[in-house]
Amino acid sequence: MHPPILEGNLAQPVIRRLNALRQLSERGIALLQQAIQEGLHRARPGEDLATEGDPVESVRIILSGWLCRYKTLPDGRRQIVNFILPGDSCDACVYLLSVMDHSIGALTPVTYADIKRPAFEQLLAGDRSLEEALWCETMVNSAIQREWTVNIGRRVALERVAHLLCELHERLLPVGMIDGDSCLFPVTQMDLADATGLSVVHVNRTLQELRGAGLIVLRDRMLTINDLKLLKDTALFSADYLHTKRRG
Amino acid sequence: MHPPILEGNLAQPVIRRLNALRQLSERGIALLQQAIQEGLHRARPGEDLATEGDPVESVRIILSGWLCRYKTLPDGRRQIVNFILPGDSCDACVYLLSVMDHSIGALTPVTYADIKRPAFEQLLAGDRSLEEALWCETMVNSAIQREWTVNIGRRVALERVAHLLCELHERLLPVGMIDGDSCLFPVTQMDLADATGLSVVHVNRTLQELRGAGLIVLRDRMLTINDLKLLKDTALFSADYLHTKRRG
DNA sequence: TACGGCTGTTAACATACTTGAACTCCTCTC
DNA sequence: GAGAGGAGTTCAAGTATGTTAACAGCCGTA
Repeated sequence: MHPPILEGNLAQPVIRRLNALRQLSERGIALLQQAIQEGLHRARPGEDLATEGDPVESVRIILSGWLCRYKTLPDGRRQIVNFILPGDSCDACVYLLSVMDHSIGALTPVTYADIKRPAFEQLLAGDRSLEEALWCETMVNSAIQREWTVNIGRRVALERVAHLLCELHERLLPVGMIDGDSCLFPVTQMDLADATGLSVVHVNRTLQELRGAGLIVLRDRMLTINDLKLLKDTALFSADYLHTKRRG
Repeated sequence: MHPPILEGNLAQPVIRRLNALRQLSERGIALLQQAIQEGLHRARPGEDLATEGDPVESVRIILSGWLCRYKTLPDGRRQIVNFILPGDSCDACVYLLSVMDHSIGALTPVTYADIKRPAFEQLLAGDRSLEEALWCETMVNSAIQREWTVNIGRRVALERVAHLLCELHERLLPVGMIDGDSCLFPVTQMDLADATGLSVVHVNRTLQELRGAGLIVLRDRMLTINDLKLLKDTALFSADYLHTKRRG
């Protein structure tokens, strides 16, 4: 079935992600790595890791790949409410709510650690810095969600798409997934539409406009940001809401 | 200045709110009441309890009055990202993020308890049920924020406004602020516009439509829902995301 | 009692965005 | 190697929503 999972530095993105929020202790890192080794899983593109209505029994930590949280209306309209990137957790504590109120779908092949509730609680109890970092991540997710509300509610299409690109860029940075000014970008225009509350056609137009202005190149699942400063300006983007300790 | 604050059943809405998420223990309720007594404050309509960029040092629990969280863009566009109702807390744990990424403004006169970080941590440590209930509330807030993203991103104006009314109704219910099928509704059409991502004029048109269909009466800060079932249908509303234990 | 400011209402007009459809280019599969 | 399906692109036409403006009612205040 699946090829064996290489164990090398699988936990690297998670550690980098959490370290950007709270300095992890040696002990915390060790505990985290151990918990991850014990619950490795994979998912394929298009597969749902969780579906609205499912009971919640475990926490998932994403080691590689992209996912999205989404909800659908009865008539099929879909809204992506967030992207989940390598190093992110699927709600450190969502199990406090016994049932999923949204679905989680894989956009690419995904490697993740599935940690059952008791093991996760032990993990939190085992190291203070780890506990704080994970709560912190949950809080940042709320902040991101608020910013999405602003983005969709009050920005016009061009600003809106630009803002999303800026956010993803900023989130990929600390986990080391930006190479120069480029990164893998496995998001279809339809996904972009569902994430920005626009139609596919209009997302296409908007991307053309960003390309035409020389701000970005987006081709073959590869995004290059030619002028980050200008892109942030057109997006009215400020990274404050990501609460990430600045590098350097 | 302010009239003295009557201490009678001030904590009542908070207790009811938290009880709807997790059954509070006797001890938890006692601790909560004590903490609230010790930090009573008031705010006036239009006043900001917190401003984007402020350091976060305490948790606030709302005893009476309505508030909203909002963010503004550099050019003045404003988006309300959530309403805060009696019994709600202002982010039990937002202090994990040292700086506010949004503002909190009072829509009406407000009574609240301001609990400093050390006192709050003691409170959480003092009772397990209380701790869980407060975390739970934080998680529900995230869920609400996700639903707002869907609402603004994928529902048309009529559905969108109807959905907001349904949510507020549903949230006011467990704290005992619905009288028959009516409630106080101290939200201007401009606030509604900023909450739904619409213009004031279009909110007005939409309200007329809801009135015309006989679904609601909204006059003099008083909202009456004539046909809740139909309102929910037109809003495509399902209360699942509020994760509230159902009465009866 | 007059005034200014806030809120709600309505109208006319402008436009950003949606819808539906057609076409291309891929890639996958049989 | 033909066919099907997913993704991107473009066009034309339609509409939901925004903008600007004017006015009315209400309230507090000078």
